[in-house]
This record gives sequence, structure tokens and C-alpha cells, in this order.
Amino acid sequence: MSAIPVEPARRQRKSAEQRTRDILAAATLVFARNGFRGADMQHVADHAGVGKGTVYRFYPTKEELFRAVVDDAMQRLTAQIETAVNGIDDPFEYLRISFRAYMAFFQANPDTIELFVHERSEWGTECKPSYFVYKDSHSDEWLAMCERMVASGLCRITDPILIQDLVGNLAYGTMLVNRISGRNAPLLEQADALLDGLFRGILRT
Amino acid sequence: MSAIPVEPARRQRKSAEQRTRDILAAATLVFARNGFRGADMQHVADHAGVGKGTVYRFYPTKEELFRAVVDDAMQRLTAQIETAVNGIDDPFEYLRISFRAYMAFFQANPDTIELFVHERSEWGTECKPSYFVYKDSHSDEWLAMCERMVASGLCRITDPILIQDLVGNLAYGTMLVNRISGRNAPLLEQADALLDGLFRGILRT
Amino acid sequence: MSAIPVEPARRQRKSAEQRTRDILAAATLVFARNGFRGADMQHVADHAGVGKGTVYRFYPTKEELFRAVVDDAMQRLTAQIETAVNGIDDPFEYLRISFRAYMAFFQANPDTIELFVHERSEWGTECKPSYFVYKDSHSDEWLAMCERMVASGLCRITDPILIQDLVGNLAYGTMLVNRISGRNAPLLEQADALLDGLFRGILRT
Amino acid sequence: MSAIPVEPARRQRKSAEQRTRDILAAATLVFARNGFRGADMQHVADHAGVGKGTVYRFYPTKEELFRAVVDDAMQRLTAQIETAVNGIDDPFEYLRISFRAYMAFFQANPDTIELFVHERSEWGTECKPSYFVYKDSHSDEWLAMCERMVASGLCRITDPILIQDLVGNLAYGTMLVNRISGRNAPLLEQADALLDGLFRGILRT
DNA sequence: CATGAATGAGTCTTCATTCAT
DNA sequence: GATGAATGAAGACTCATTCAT
Repeated sequence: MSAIPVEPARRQRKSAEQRTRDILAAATLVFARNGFRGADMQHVADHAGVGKGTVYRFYPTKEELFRAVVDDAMQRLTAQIETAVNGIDDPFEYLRISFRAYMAFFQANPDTIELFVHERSEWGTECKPSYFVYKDSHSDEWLAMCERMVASGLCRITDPILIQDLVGNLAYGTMLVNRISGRNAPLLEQADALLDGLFRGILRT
Repeated sequence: MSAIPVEPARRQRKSAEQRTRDILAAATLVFARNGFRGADMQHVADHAGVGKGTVYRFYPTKEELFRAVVDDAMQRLTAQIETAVNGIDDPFEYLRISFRAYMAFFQANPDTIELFVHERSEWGTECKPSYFVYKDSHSDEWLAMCERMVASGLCRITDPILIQDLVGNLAYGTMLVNRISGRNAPLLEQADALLDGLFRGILRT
Repeated sequence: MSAIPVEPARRQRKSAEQRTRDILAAATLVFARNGFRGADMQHVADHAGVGKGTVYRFYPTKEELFRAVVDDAMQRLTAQIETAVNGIDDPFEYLRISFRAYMAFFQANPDTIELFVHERSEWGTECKPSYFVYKDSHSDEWLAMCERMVASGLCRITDPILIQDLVGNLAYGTMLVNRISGRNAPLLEQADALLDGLFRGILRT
Repeated sequence: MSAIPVEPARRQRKSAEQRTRDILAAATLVFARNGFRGADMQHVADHAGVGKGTVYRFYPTKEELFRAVVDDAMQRLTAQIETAVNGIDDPFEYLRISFRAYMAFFQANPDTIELFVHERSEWGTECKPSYFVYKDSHSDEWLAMCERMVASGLCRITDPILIQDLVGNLAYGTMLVNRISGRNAPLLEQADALLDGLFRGILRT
């Protein structure tokens, strides 16, 4: 019944890229689960399989680590959507595919949603959450797409901003409701139905 | 030659209800601003104009105080919506009025939105946030309303659940986007336009 | 052989003055022994017989506590010298008594010397050590005393500043050498001999 | 199409003596500025232009490095004084020249003073500071010099130990006061005046 | 040998909660 | 009951030292 001395996990030397990936992945997990305040840097280090000092060598404060985690998530979201819509010209098709890619991303990366919530919770109105920073930075191209939809003459709604808001708010609301309400509905099918519902309207004309 | 004793903020004699209200109001403010973890019980006591011990007599832990704050907000939201729709029979009208009352509440009580975010941030998937507990508890009556809309024969969409989701997600998304993105648009007018857009659809038939 | 549960030292409530005294005394001890960096706030709390939080309630940072400790020592030094010279008019007598009181203080409070060393060690040239701040603030009255000595016509040295420097540097050097070199000579007797030596000169005329 | 490899600060090939000198010089600077605790071994390595591991090959611990730095300074002080008094026989002249060399050294090497302060601050009464170790080791020859002064019959003071103390304490005090009080007076001229003052006494006989 | 990436023990500070008055 | 002084557990961050390359 004597304690087995834990072999102190011989010191590893890995590439900076690998370390970055390990730490970012660990931090994403820990921050998503526990929030910014609730996360313990020691847990991040443990999950990443490194010492605490190593985490601090890459990200000098907890806050910078958190920001890096959120940025990383935003970049993956952006990349996934851009890959999906690559080469699509028709604005309606563009919108539908984006909407699906958006939902698919959050379906596959629910941690990201948690991060957004934590970010907002921690910094409140002091700084605009990354999600909205990104959204605003892409606002022009989205609006252009909406304008092309209106110009096609196929829309009953002629205010492109209203279209943008409808789609944007519905997407955001759907993504959150699905995650937070705990209903693990198949987001993709739902996405199509919701977007379709939005486009064709609830009321018979 | 006796010194005039400084009046030591004479121990207040207030009713328990008044104390409860004071503490709840103070806590709402402090929790909304700083989140659950970030809130300092001392600040709550200071804002409420009572000693810290008194706060603990009414709410034995920080967590219970937070829950009470959120419950209180949910009750006010519920009451406001119920008052608004009182006596309305037509389901379309009912929906429109609810939607407006919902937006009006959050417009007037943005702190409530912050509380919802903080609640989710702190407890994650461990417990369903109050907003969704309430929503689920009212799901039946909302669904019934959607069914009546479908039954009216006026809807293109015949799945009442889809209607419920569309409206619910759009409402939730709009409420959050308006608050978080920092656009302080007149929520009420926007509410009408959005709901109208949803009902009549984006596309010309 | 079962462990005796340590009675957790029932919570005390003392006057703020008493607490201040306890904490200051404990901090003087711990800082003198271990220096600023080397001192552990937990030790200070332990020595003062209070919780760590209590120390922080009185002195919000380690640095402020250290400054308070040094200030306290300077005030005691100042008070002791002023008491000793109270009512003395003759400048030579004034000087001799001050010199003795100065030595007596450091003899009785060697911790103070350590504090001075630590203060200088920690803050280097960033801020003038308290000892010299005090010294400068009293420079005028000391100089006046030296001028009166010169004016008496009894001095070979006619530059009052030189007299001031001689006495000041000798006092400072003697105080430190006695402490640091570890010679625990009877400082008082030595003080008289040294001052006498300085006044009457080493060389026969 | 091959990239030009960045020359990675080619591993230096220097003699051990050169490395020692570099490291010692760097450490003197860093320790003087920041104290023992405050000094960062990384900074020492950076200033010396070597890797941290190399510093540790020459001096296996921070403490040993510090001791080496102080020893080095003491040796330079000793050497400078000995060079200055070389060949001087007259004890009064010997004393005057030593006093000047002493002051000149600290004038030119104020870092040394800081090191003494830091050494005392860090080790307190645990070990006698190098300055006093040196002083004690030379005590005999200094005392002999004082005895020769007494024997010359020119001194009013007949206790050679008292003379030794007077000069020693005044020298030490003057050196420190000049450095610490921040007065950057020309130490050399002051040295002459002070020593002269000490020898001829303040009082007219 | 030289390097610097990796480690983790050590400390200041905060704040929820308790309890003497 | 009401108060706020007292407590101590918890956690971010630093840096001397080690050791894989």
C-alpha cells in the first residue's frame, strides 16, 4: 500500500507552434467550461501538459490568453464560412450557404459559444465582444449582398438593412437558443427550415 | 466639556419588505455591472445602505442572492408581458403585443440582459438559465397560440413549432444584438419592422 | 497518538489603535529581520496575532506597511532626540545631548538600522530614504546650531557646514559600523569619546 | 530558392577569463541596480551577452555569483588603496592618502556602495558583510599605523583604537552619506576638509 | 560546451463568510 | 437584530534552477 512516486513526466521540448496549439486548445476547454474568472491557470497548464511557467511564456497574462483563445475561435469561424461560400456568386445561395456554415461551426464548436458568453460577461460594455467586432468588420460586404438581393427584384422587403438585421438576429438567436436551452436539435436541418421560414414568411400572402 | 457624539448612522428601522427591495435593487445593479464573480458583497451592502451582515441575513449566500435577483427580474418581465396581453384574444395580435412588451422590457431594463449573460457564464450547462426555465414553463401556451395561428388558415407555415422557434429565436437574438452590439436603436420601432418582416417574408411570392 | 485539534484562537476584537500597534510591531520585527522582499506578509500577520486580511485592512499593500514601519521608527527617533534636548540652549551641550540620544536610540532599537538598510536596498536611488528626508527637513535648525557654535568664537573651524558634515557623517558612520560590524560596544560611552575626539581633534596643536 | 539563414548570434568562442569578466561586470551592474532579490539572472545573462546556462556554469547559484561580485569589488578597492599608499612611510601621510584613495574609489565606483547595502540587507546578521571582513582583516596594520601616530607624540589622543574608530567611522559615514543622500559633492575635496577637520579638531584649544 | 525552453515552489492580494459586540 | 471587523482559502504571476538539444 505504499504510494507509487509519480514519474515527473520528463521535460518535453516541442516546437513553438505545437506548444501554441496545445495551450490554446487547453485554454479553450478550460475557459469555455469555467469562464474567465473561474478558470485556473494551473488547470490550463495541466490540460496542455506543460508547466504553468510555459503558459506564461506564451501568453503573459490570463487576459491575453483569453483574448488569444477567442481570436482563434473567431478566425476558425471566419475561415470555415469563407471556405464554404468560396466561388458562390448568387446572393441568395451565398446567404443560405453562409447560414449553414455558421450553424455547422457552432454545432461542431459549442465551446465557442461559451467563450462569447464569458467574454461578454467579463468585459460587459467596456469593450465590444469579438463576435461583434468581426460582424461589424464584415458589415459592408453583408450589406452589399443584401443590396444585390433587393436589386434582383425578388424581395418584398426593399430595405437591405432590415434584411441584414432579420437574418443576423435570427442566426445569432438561433445559435444561442440551441446551445443554451440545451435542446440539442440537429442545427443544420433546423437552419434550413428557419431561413426558409424567414424568406417565405409565416403568413400566406 | 463633553464631546458631541457623532451620530453613528443610527441603526435603521425598516420593514423586511423594504430591506428586501433595497438589497435586491442594489444587488441587481452590482451583479449586472460586475457579473457574479466580479461583484463584491460589500458593494451590494453599501448600495443597499445596510451592513454586510444584514445582506447575509436575508440571503445566506452570494449565490442565493444572485438567484433571487434573476428571479425578480424574470417576474417583472413576465408580469409586464402578461399585463400587456391581458384580454387579447386574437393570436396574431397577442404575438405582436407580446413581442413589443418583451422588447420594451429589455429596453427599459438592460441590466436584466446582463444578468442573463452572467448567469449563463457562471453556471454554464450545470443548470438551465432562468430565462429558459421561464420560456419552457410557458412553452405550452405559446405553442397553443401558434397552433391557433395555423388553424386560422392564414399561415403558409403549418408547423406551429417552427413558428414558435422563428419568433422566439428572432426575439432573443434581436434583444441581445441590440444590447451587446451597442447599437442603441429604438428597439420598439425595430421590433415592429422585424416581426412584420418575419411574418410577411423577405421574398415576394 | 491522535492529533489534538488546534483551537482556532477565538476571534478577537480590539481597538484600531491596539491593532495598529500590534501590526506595526510585528512588521518592524519581520521587515528588520528579512528585508522588504524577504518578508512574508503571513509572518507579519502571525506575529501580530491576526489574520492576513486584517493586516491588509490596515495597510493595503506590503509597501505601505513598510513605509508605515519606517515612518514610525523615524518618529520615535525624532521624539526621543527632541525630548532629550528639550530646554537646552547652549549649542555645544545641545549637540552633545543629541548625539547621545541618537546613539541611545539606535542602541535600543537596532531594528531601525536594519530597516534603513532595507529601505535603501529596495528603493535605491528611486526615492530618498526616510532617514535623509528627516535629516534634510531638520537641516536648517542643525545648521543654525552650528552657526551659533561658530559665532561663539570657540571654534577653529569657521565653516558651519563643515561642522555639520563632520558631526553628521561621524554619527551616521558610527551608528552603522557598530551595528553592522557586530561589535556590540557600549555605544553611549563610545559616543562621548568620539564626539570629544572630534571636537578636540586628534592632533596636538 | 534557398532562404538566407539568419545568423543566430553565432556561439561565441571566448576565453574563460573573458567570460568571467563579462559575467562579473554584468552581475555587478544588475545586482547594484536591483539588489540581490530584485536581480533577474536572465538580465545578468543578457548583459553579459551569454546564455543563462553559461552563467550557471561559472557560478552555480545566484548567491555565489553575488559573493563573487562583492569579492571582486573588495579586491579592486583594496588594490587601489594599496597602490596609492605604496612606499609611503609617514603614518599621517599614509592615512591621508588612504582616505583619499578610499573616497576616490567609491566616487568612481558607486555601484560598490550599493552592493554593500544589498549584501547587508540580504544577509543581515547571518554573516559579516565583506566590507567589514576586509576591514577586520586589515585591522592590525591600521592599528599599527595609529600606534605609530601616537608614538610620534604629535597626537592629543593617545588611544590608537579611538583614532582608528574616528577615522574609520567618519570615512564610512561620509562615503555612505554622500552616496545615499544624493548630494553629488566632489568627494575628494570634501575628504581633505573632513580629515583635516577631524585632525585639527573643531574647537580652538 | 552553450543555449534558452521548461518547470513549479513561493507570495501578495482579494473577498465570501463568520461572529463578537 | 444589525453591524462591520476579522478570517483564511484561493489563485495569478515570477524567477531560480534544470536539462534536452
